[in-house]
Amino acid sequence: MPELPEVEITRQGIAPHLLNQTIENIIVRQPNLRWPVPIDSLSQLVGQPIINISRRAKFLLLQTHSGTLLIHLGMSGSLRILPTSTPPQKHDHADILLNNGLCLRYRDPRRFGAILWSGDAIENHRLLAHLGPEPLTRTFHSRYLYQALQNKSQSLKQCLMDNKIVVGVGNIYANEALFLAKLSPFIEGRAIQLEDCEALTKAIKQTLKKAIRAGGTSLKDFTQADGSPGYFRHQLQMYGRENEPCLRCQTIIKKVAQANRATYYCPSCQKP
DNA sequence: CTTTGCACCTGTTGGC
DNA sequence: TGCCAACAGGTGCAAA
Repeated sequence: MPELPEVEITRQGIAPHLLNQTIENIIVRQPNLRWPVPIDSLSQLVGQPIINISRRAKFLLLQTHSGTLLIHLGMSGSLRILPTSTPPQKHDHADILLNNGLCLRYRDPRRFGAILWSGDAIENHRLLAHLGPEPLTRTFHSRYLYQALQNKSQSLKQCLMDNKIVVGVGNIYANEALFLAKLSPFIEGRAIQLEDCEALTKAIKQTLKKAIRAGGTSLKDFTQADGSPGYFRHQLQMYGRENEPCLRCQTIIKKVAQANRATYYCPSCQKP
């Protein structure tokens, strides 16, 4: 579910309610997420103020003086800010209670997400240490991408979804960005030209920024921190539009499976 | 080292 | 109406 825009929207939504608030308690109802929630480690958070709320790739990072809480939303996760008294519902697996009467509530029906703890420098955490650049920074540019794709035999779409090449681009936005850049999802990474990388980096940045501006894409599970949906779903050009006309040339959009993920493309605009 | 395909889990949808 | 297979926004990991 949540790709970079949805995680960033979540970060922006929760940050004002968390910043400089003290954690009063942590309640874990279901510790079996992707990895076991380290309940013992989390107890040291109690009494600690949250001093920063940031994002790396699709991880949300809540920083305290003694370490950092990592939260990943997996496929179906969402976070909400609620009054502490709000009764939990099914799949509400954890609460972080704050001294302002609010709680940060983690919901994740499929439980592919994670809540982890790092007591050391966060950039050294095993899940973060080998990630590629953030797509919305200057370090992600056409020459970088061109170089990163040089000996890749994988398809271009798979390369875009490879965390070591660039983070945050999931299935929806990979489809959208490739269409915007008029590139085939099926060509090998190493077959790409520098000028294609120029178009592609621009397309990725533009797509992600637009999605953030719209509050993310809500298909099923995702909601913003106040419970409202994101509206980028209405701006999707390709994703979910099998057998509908391409918005650029009216050719019928095709859907195929690529590495067990749905790929939507225009056979005319995105020729190999 | 790179690439591939699976596993993890629940809920929804569509065809019969 | 009911049942069952297919599919869904991610990604680490074992195996090839």
